[in-house]
Amino acid sequence: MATDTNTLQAIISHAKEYGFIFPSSEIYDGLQAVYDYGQMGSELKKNIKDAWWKSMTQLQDNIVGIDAAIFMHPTTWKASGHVDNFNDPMIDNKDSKKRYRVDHLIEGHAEQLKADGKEKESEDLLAAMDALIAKDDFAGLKDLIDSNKIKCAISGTCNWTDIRQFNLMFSTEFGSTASSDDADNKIYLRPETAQGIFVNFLNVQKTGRMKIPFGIAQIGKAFRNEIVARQFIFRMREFEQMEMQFFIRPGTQDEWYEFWKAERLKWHLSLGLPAEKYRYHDHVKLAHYAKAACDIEFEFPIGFKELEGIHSRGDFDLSQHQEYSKKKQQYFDNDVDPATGKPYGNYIPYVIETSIGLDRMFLAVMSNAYMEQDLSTAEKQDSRVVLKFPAKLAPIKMAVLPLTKKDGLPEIAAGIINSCKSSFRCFYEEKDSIGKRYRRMDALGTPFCVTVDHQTKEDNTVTIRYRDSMEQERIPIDKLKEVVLQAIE
RNA sequence: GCGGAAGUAGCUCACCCGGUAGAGCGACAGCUUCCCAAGCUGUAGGUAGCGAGUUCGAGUCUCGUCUUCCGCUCCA
Repeated sequence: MATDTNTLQAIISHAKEYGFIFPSSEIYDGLQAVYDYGQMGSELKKNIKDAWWKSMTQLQDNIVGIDAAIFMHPTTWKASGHVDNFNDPMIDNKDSKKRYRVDHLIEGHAEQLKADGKEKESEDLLAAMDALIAKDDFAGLKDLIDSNKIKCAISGTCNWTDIRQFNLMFSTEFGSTASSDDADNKIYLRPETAQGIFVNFLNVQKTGRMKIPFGIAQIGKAFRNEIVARQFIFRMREFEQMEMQFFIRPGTQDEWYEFWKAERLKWHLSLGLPAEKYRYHDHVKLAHYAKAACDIEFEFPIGFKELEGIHSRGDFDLSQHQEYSKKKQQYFDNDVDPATGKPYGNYIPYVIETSIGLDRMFLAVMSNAYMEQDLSTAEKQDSRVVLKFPAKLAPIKMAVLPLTKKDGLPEIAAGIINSCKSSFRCFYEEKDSIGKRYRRMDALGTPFCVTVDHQTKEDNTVTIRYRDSMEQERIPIDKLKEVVLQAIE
């Protein structure tokens, strides 16, 4: 029996062997926690994206999409809280190997001083710390720790490393010439796509004449330095999010929060993923922007892990942007409030966010689809690896296989492909025995294999073989497109 | 970041006490094949992660370095 870890290992190997996912820059020994999607993976990923986009925009009456730039004005990240909340200086004790956030370490010591009745010293210490943190003076902070003889609670020693900063966000140079002041040119790669939606809230609302409640959806890359970058594409430095911010009237947040919680789970189940692999996980400890938050967790080979988050963000983001930009982020609501008989008037909308990691969704689909099957009979040992993707998501929808590569069979197969390839992705293969070709298609997750044989020449019928059951039936060539299209609808 | 393990062909691995690299699968080109992998022939593919040391000689021993995996730690 394979352990969970082995299963993830098997999926990683399979993903590489069949062109789904390659480690980034592999010929240079790779780049930690960065991966490339290959010829099969990019198709699967695109199909997941399309399914999400369609369900969140086209099938909704009041949600539109945008595609905001990855680069954003630096003040965006001050407003969002990313600059202050996720740039914590850290320090390690060399003896206990324990890592601390510097502010936590000093605050702990200050509390101790206070408990010992040395209130003045405690306050001085905190004031000194705040001043140094504000200046990013790490050497000064280190001196502060040393001069106060702050000890590690575990080792009891003062044997500290230098202070290092944990940078959540990647920064880069903006503009083609160096400035005399580097800070002027520093710009971040967005750590989440949500802010691209918030800063465009009024643009979309006004130009699209959107009425609350309405949503803005976006798919795009985001970048984060991870402290522990492992677990394959579950945690990557460059990743892709599919987010939707739903703008609502204050006071209605609870019902909309529940609505989107339910609605998003429905989407997952509509793709044919099993309900027992899903569960909700409500957050007890909330992030700085959240009023309520839950995760939709999926049972990956590494256990139940966050796949999607539903957050009730209140008016935090728009209020912050209003404050930092000095531009009103308000909506005028003409609807009549039954309680007062007057319009609701001007307000900053509340927001419910749904945010799913595209790469995590990819891994969820992949790990759910991956199966090693034992097909042995009394006479013969046999097995296959099959990816049971929902047909809608499969990279290749239909393979067309001439039983032999002569007698005009390849020509008939080519004709079938030509008539179908504008509707869905087809694949042609004439090499090797038919059984081998079926198994290769199983390994890629192709739901339908069509085989052209000699009978085809007589009556224009082919066999269609179903991936999951491995059963086949004979149908007319001109029914093929319909069968496949129906399955991927 | 710490501890442990491992890096040889696309993949899985072999090479016993150091003597200038091999198998299976896979790939490719043919042959065969009328429906579920492992039939036949042939071909390609490796300066053994990288660097240094010991040695007449290093995939094999030593050190360093990089990468990966496992555990711990950290984490929005």
